[in-house]
Amino acid sequence: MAEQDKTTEKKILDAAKIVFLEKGFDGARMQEIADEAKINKALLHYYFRSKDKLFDAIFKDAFQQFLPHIAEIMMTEKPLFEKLEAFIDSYITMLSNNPHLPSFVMHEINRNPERIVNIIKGSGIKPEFLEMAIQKEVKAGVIMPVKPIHLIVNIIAMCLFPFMARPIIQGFMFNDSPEAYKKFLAERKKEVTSFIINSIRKK
Amino acid sequence: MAEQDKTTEKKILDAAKIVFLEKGFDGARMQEIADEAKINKALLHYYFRSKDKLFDAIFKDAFQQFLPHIAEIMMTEKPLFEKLEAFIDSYITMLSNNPHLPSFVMHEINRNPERIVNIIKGSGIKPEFLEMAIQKEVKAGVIMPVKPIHLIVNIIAMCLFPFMARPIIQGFMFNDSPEAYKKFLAERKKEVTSFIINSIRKK
DNA sequence: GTCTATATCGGGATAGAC
DNA sequence: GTCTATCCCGATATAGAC
Repeated sequence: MAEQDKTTEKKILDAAKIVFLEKGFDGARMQEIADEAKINKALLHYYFRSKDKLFDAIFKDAFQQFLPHIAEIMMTEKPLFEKLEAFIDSYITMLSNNPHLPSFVMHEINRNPERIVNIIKGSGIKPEFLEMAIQKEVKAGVIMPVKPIHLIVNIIAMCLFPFMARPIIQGFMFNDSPEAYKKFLAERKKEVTSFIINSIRKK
Repeated sequence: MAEQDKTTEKKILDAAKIVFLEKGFDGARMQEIADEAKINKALLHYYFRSKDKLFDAIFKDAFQQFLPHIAEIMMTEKPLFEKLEAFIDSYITMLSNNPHLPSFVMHEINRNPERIVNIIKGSGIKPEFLEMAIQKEVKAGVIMPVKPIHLIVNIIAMCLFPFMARPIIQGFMFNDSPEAYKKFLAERKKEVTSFIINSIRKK
């Protein structure tokens, strides 16, 4: 859809997402969002009554996108290691297209921790489901006995962290070379997958 | 040292650290820092000419603290797996005492990526050193052939992430129970260490 | 629905007394 | 070195014309 064909509301939401994700709520300016959307400030308030309400719309959406769709992949009938590979691949791909998502969400949930409870409650995700799926594999003897919660946190952490830490990784580890960072990201799907499988595979 | 015995400068720095780490630069208010330090706003500007300069002092300090002192531990003569255990233990302990450090640093380096280059340049840390240390262990046959950079990123990621994601982990995974979250953190040193060693140990 | 102009207020920074 | 009072700008939000 061409830029000028979008509805004004859509233009605002797209612009707000760009600015909020880069600057965070406190750093974002309504003027900058208006400029990005190529409209004027007053229109922002016509469509969304306040900065808060506009932010809520963006955050809710971003958080849903950020939440790993790990459950869906776990539901498929593939063997565990293939599920794992599929999840890591799709999650890192999504983050590559939304590189600011991790640091944005992490910052905002720390700024306002209460907010997320309501959002997640509404999403219908249940943590027990995931835990049980992993426990099942342990009992079946496919993987070593691991505490599910730690395994889940480890997987998510290794996927997210490289995006949040880009300035350090690229600027410090790779002498500020964007190409080296891109190469690193490309390798990562395979590296993370095999790192995890190596760790939990039954010996 | 009792609160009232501290020099004014120290009181300001302590207060600023608390407020900046919780709210970030954009969310922090000079008034709140003054209140926290139990002095008035004008005195802040007397000691540090601007919010920017005060922030710089805090950030530089926080970032140094945040940078894993992984190199020092690698220098010791212990076997690799013991070094690994020692590092994870000391890093998670430090973060437990500074739980806001990870999300603060991550947010601020994304808000202003250029800044960190200068800070790291001045710290004298060299990434090659770490890479070589890991390569040596690979050649010596102690561990599986792994790409050093990915291993390093994985280790740091698994240490930091639980602190940044506390609202999600505690609020969602643990039904908002601080006790369950604390227990989870306590388990984590052992879990992360064995997770890594399991993955890279020569089979 | 979209614009220009303006009200209002919060917050960083400074002046000046003590 | 520490305080009170104040300046002034920038940012959210609204009024009102078209």
